[in-house]
Amino acid sequence: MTRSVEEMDESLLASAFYDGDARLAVLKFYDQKAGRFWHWKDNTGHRPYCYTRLERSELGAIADRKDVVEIVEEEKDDLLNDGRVKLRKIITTDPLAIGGGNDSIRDKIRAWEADIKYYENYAYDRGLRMGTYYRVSSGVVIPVKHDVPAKVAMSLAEILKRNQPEFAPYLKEWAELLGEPLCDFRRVALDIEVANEAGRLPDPEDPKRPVIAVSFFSDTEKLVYVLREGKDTKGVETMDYPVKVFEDEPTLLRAVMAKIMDYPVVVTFNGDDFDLRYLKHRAEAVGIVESENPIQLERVASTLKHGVHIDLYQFFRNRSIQVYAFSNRYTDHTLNGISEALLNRSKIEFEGEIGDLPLPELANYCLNDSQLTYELTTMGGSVVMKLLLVISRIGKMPINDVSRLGVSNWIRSMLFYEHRRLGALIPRQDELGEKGGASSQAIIKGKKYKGGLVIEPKPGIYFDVSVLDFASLYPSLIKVYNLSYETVNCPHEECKDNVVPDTTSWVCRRRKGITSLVTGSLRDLRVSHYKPLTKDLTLSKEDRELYNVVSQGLKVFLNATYGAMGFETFAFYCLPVAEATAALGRYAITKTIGRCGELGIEVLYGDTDSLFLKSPSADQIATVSRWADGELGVELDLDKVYRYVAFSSRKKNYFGVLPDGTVDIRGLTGKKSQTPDFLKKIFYQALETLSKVQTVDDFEKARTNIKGLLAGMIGDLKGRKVPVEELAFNVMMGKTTEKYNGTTPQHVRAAKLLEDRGKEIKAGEIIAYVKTKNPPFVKPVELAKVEDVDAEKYIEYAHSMFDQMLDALDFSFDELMGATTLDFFWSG
DNA sequence: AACTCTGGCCCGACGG
DNA sequence: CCGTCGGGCCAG
Repeated sequence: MTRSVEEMDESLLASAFYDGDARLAVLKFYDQKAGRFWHWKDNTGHRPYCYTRLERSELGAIADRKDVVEIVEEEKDDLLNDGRVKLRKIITTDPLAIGGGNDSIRDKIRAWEADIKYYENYAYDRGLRMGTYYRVSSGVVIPVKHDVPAKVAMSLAEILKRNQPEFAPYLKEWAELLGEPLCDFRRVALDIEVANEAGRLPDPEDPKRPVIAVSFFSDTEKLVYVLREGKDTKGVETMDYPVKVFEDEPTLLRAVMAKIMDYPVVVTFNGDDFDLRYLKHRAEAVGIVESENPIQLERVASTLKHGVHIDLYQFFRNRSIQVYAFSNRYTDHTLNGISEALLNRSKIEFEGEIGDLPLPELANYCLNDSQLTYELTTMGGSVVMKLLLVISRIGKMPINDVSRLGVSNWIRSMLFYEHRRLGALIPRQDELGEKGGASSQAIIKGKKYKGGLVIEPKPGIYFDVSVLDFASLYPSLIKVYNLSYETVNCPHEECKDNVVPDTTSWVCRRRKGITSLVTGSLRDLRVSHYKPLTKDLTLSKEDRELYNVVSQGLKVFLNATYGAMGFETFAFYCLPVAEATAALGRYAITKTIGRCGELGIEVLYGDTDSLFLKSPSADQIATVSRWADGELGVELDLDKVYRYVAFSSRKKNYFGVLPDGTVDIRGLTGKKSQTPDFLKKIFYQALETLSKVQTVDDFEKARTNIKGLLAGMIGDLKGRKVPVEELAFNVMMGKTTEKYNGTTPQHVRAAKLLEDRGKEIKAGEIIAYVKTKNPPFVKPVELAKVEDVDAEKYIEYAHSMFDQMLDALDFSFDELMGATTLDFFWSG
């Protein structure tokens, strides 16, 4: 099978890879059946997994193979060495041949085929031409749809004008891609129930027990399939949704497979590890043949042959999603935990074993789970699906991968795509390693380089405090100071005096770095364009929603780009770049503090990219801001003005009250998720009092109020009036119990007690425990009674918690309670 | 195999 | 009794 090179070029998707003097590209995706190459894959652009290494000596043998269509020489930019290199591109009809065909590559290719089927189904369902959706997902240039009000958001033209010409193509392409409307996905949520084997969880690798219920929930249908197993069917017909009772399991499973096939997207919670895996293996066990089964198992993921499976557990577990997209609104990574936090809804609770539930209750329980799963994807205008799509566009990665992989993989994918577009070589790890390590000493033991600067706060209460903030500081520095793996410590002699302060690294003057261009253009679009658009009330709700999701997506990429540079397994890991970024950050904030001094502005506190200034005039703020823009090249904006701020002597610990009475709390124990609800409640009541303070004189009243509050608290604790649930500390298991060696923290001790009673404790679970008077001094909340509680320990904890707050107000817990009062309580 | 970084606070375990 | 360290959570 021979094809012309022109035809090949159009369908090339893989990329360059080189190893010593044998440099070559491998490519893929000639579809034997269809007799053509897949076009859309060029557009999504990248498939890092296809790389393979071949020595020059092997080329002869390759040329003779029948799957090899042609070997061509091609020139690529070698960014690291600032030159062009020749490499060989092998065009083959069999991608497995060159990759050596190991299992993961085979799996991957199967998965890609599933992707293609999905996109085809999707387009077919909506009556789209094939190309329509490809364009959307691919990053191909599409005109921006919306007129932008110039007053609110900077127009693309304006942004272009303010940037050097190198940024123009990037800005245009991003704007066009990100302005494209977001489509919705037809999808169904699925959940299965399997009877427990005597206290043990069902094992998806060895599915001994039958699947007793499967529920489906979508915008058009909700239904449950249940297995009769000799149970009474009473009540099943009268339920307000269809419940289908099956007499035998194979028929049930076949019906499930058929239903899965009806949808291009299936959503589960933990379907990768459990639901789909169990279904697949159970179907095999009862003799359903492979061709009837749409489920495809991979090493970590479970996928669908015809479509896309999204496992929300994997998605919500992603820390970038948790922190930047959902502002840490959930911490527990269970369906119940996330649903309670985001939907304000819970799983159904029941007593005993799931297998013993009567059919109607079993159906309700099962359907509720898929309903929660479905609603997690529809809440807030389907923000989850939209985020997946936006990240997919920015990262040039299919949504099923986006939902499972971490942010460093998204960035890798995005940067690979940019390299291919430029026709540039992607550097190898060892080449990047030659850039050198860090030259600064980290403050924290065990860290690789020195990070952000935290200013010692001036303890006390200050009225009228302005907070200035560098807008997207690290991405700005990466842009302005041209930071990239190939520009930091570049090979040119004349650049070596362009040193980054506080490091031994220098930066290239000859040309713009690729990560600087990409990150820089994304930053400008977010700060000047998309962020303002989310607040523009003249736009329709849909448009604002689009811009909001785009803005969130950009934020994730921007925030993580710097961090990824210092992450060992990141494809573009380059310590000098991460270090230079942080060093320039310290330089910027230090210089700005110096400038404030010259202008007679008192700096009360600052952390990495923010400065707290004591009653500066509007003029002074404008002066500093203008100076930063001109001198440092970074935007310094007024973020907010506090009515008053209270600092203790602790860094990263303060609270402030805004003019409207809102209280901002940073770092204080009282707001931490592990703090018992009872103490949190008291803490917030105290803050409520403080939020009403308008002037210095008001503090006296606040003090009396808080005193009463704390006396009540101690009384309640001593008098055992607080239910154990409200006294529970909630701490996450970082790993499973047996992996804690050498030390056993309290939450692990509590977790072990639960394990003794046959409960399985997984990493990521939140353990709720109370502190008790007798060994082992902790009890899981389920097992604890009010009498067990060690009230003194709680008072001690409250003591330190409130001192964080009261320190700043210049009174202490002891003082407030009065030594005698406290003595009374101690002995009482 | 793991899935962005460093700085900082607090508690409790552990070892001398 | 005290210093150090592991662990967790948070700020940015």
